[in-house]
Amino acid sequence: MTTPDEPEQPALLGLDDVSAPPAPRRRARTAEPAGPAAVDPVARVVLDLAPAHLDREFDYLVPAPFAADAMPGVRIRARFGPQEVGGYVVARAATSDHDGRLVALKRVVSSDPVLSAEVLALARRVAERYAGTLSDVLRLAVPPRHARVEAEVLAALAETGEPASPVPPDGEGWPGVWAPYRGGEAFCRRVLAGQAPRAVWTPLPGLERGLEPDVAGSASTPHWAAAVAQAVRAALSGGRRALVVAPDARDVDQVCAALGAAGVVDVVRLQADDGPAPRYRAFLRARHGLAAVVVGTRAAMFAPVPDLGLVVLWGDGEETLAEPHAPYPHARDVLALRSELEEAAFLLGSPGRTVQAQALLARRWAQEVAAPRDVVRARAPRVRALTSVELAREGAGAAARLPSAAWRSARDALAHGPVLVQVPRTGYLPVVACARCRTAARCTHCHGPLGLRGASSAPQCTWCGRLAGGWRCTECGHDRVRAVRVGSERTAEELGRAFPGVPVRVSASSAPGGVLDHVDAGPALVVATPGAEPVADGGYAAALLLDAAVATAGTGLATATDAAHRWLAAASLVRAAPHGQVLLVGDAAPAPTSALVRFDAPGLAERELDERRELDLPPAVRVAAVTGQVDAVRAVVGRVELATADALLGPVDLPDDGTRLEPAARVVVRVPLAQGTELARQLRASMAVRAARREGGTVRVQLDPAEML
DNA sequence: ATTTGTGTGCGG
DNA sequence: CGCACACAAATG
Repeated sequence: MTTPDEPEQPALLGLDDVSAPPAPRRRARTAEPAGPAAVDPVARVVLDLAPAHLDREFDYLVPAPFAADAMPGVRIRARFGPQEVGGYVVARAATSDHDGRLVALKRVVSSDPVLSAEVLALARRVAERYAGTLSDVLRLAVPPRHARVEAEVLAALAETGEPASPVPPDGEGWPGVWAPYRGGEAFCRRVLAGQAPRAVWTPLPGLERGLEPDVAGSASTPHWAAAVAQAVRAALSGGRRALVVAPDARDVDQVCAALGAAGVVDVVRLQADDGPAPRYRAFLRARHGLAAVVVGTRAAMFAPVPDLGLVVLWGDGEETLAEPHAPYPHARDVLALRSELEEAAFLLGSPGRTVQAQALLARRWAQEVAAPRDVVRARAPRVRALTSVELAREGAGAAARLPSAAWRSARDALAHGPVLVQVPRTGYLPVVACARCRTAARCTHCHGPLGLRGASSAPQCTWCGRLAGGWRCTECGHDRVRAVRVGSERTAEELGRAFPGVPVRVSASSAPGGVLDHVDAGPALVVATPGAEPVADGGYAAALLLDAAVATAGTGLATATDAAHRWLAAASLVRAAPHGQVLLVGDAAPAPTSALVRFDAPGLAERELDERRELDLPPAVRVAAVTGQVDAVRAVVGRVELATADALLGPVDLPDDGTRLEPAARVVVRVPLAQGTELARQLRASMAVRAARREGGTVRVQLDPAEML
């Protein structure tokens, strides 16, 4: 142990070679020969290193010129063996436990402490939970530095000074919007009082009116967004800040609009999609408390928000809330951990309900906030499921994609307003098959699936993009194709023919006009893919949910709740009964169908969670998937004590997805929930051994992987 | 990419 | 047995 207070310290610390000229008086950020700092000459740092066994703190010496800048949270660069790597100071200390000589920090990148103590603690917990490394999580949590933006924000900060607390908004508060919910007002009151209540909330369908009658478009504020805004107000009025995470930019827009309508102006939008400079600007503004509310997409889950009083997760069940980069954390888990660590209130809301959200209720971690049945019924549209049984009396037309009963409902509704048509897939005819024998049409070059881009275009490979002119079926030699999936653009074309004279709008990421966020109250057919449904002024007169069988055809565990989520999200944009009507067209699985018809996502989630318990499936158990080359996977799993014979599933060979070079296998380890933390710890340790020994191949560890849930 | 530690081979 | 060189491991 070194003791830098003693006189011969520089020599002991190994600085004898760099301690020649006196330290410059000005604050310096680049290394210049100097002695160590007089006070706390040791900087404890975390470095951006990939190998798992290097996932720990290292001590460096703080040269005197860096003494003031090398504070916890700042970015540094340091020599690590041969290379110079980036990292963060996490603490300053008088002494080090390290036996050897300490190397001096190379550089303090910026004196701005971008990594707050709270985010560091959160990142550590997330790394533990997901058997990942701290540096992987920090890469997700702290966006890349943008020097120009940093200068700009710090200059603004120097002028105004760091705000002590957020500005509480003026005007009316939350009671109106939250009054219909059991526990809704109580939740807001506790948020206001500085407590940390936790709620899983099922929003009422529909739009909020009369918030600010003079503001254009206020009749198209979704109720859920208005409710989120009021919960945020409660936090601000209580002197704390709030963080809202939503699945996509449109939802972020809607939250921001609702916040504006509620008089909350001090808002920062944080979206990785906005690009490096705006993202870093938003990040720094959040970090310095320059906004009362941070609203963003997935990347915002780690946003540093001082005095955090409320975290909101909107749209649980949307796949974009699962981080696709290692260690693959889900926003739901991250925000739940965050609310515990920072003693902030937690509000999860979604038109559907995931079994994971249901599990939060089941273990009494969160309280349910929902409206009584009669209130739901009064606000919900009338929902009918048009299955082939119900349509049997129509005879031959029953199997049609748009049965005449649906056509009649749409025609009647068009007299009163816009009609939403939800189709499960984007594009024109994403996948085609032989018209005679139904064999999937595949590319002759790479065997990728063929699709159609337009009415007159030749089939094209969706992988390599080659055109398959003169295609012939490999099985039967037939030369015609048929659609096996029908996309939004084809639907729009069909509808245009079915309803002459009615404008058809298409909202989908693949559509020429992209995703629309808003349509007016006039009659129109609005064809949209799930998640891309525009809000209609005053609500839709009707919604047709097409190809229902496709939506529930998947084999994934979440197929039923996902389908219910998509349908309920669309149905929530429709006027209340008797003016609004929703038709589910196609033979879908009964459970999600009934969840839609009864407007009861919680009931479906409850039953699904029961089933998962019976079958020992997540979230009733904790699973880890270890993927990679068979030998490497075996080695990693072999060092995990909890991976006993009956906890192990696999290895299973993974089908070649066309992107991997090596054939891969997957092992799943399944343990009781109570052992989840220990499983993650052992996997992490095994991966560290793997890294230290330089075992070959690549191995990926995922806890509760998205595709299994 | 350097440094430090360990192993091996060869000469004494 | 001791030294020099080679290779591997750690890397503050």
